[in-house]
Amino acid sequence: MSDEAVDRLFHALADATRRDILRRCVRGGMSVSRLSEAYPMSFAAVQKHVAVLERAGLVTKQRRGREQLVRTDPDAVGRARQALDELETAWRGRVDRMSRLLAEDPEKSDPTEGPD
Amino acid sequence: MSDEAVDRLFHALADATRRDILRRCVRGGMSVSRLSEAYPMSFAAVQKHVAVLERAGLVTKQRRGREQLVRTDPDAVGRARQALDELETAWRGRVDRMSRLLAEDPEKSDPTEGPD
DNA sequence: CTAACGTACAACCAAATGGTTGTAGATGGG
DNA sequence: CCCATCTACAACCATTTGGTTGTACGTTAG
Repeated sequence: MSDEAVDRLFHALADATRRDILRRCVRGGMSVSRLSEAYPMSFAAVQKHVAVLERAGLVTKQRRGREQLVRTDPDAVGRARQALDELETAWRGRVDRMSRLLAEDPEKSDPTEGPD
Repeated sequence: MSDEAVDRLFHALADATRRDILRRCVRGGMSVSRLSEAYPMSFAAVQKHVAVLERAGLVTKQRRGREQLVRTDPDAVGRARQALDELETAWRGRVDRMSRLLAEDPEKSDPTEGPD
């Protein structure tokens, strides 16, 4: 997963309204206007939240007549969990050879020699 | 975990620089100025990123002389994972534990026989 | 003591975020 | 067809975010 994808994923999750939308849309069948009745904000504001979730890959939209049905992607949490796993794996794998990397300047980084 | 705590947690994770700081500080012993040498930005900017991570409970700081050593909280990822679990648990409660299972295996549409 | 280092923090700025209202385009019902 | 509904999107505004620079303060080295 790219850095930007992880950015979008965690950013989308970092808002209580959006997390609530995710919970409400697991069953699908929720139109955006129906959703917007649940929150103390305008239809357009909810539309924007849904757009953020969609760009993050957390929900999908499906047309039914003039309505747009929102559905939480069942694998959404799995992907977020994987992003956390990659974070954790990265640091565990790096731990033993970290000290050299830390001491170096990005400018004059020469992997063949280093403090030890 | 409160909504605000989850907000702070995911917001802190939604930035590539901050995720990199987490990776670099697992071993501890990194001063903020040492850290700031690794990024193309000012010391003050890195200081702010560390503050965001600290408010989210992802790192702790410890004084050593005039330095401030940053260390990633070993339980940090665990807490993020728990936040995801709570999200998912809320789904299950609302869904009556059916739709996700059905989506995976349309064949086993008998809930009395499903796993779990 | 003085100088250099590491940190803290304030002031400032551009861009993004989260909200609003208004307008316009599809779609379905009578 | 006409109208109400649902959606899309633009323009606008206040606040936050992510960066900068500058200044002040504590600590260590000489």
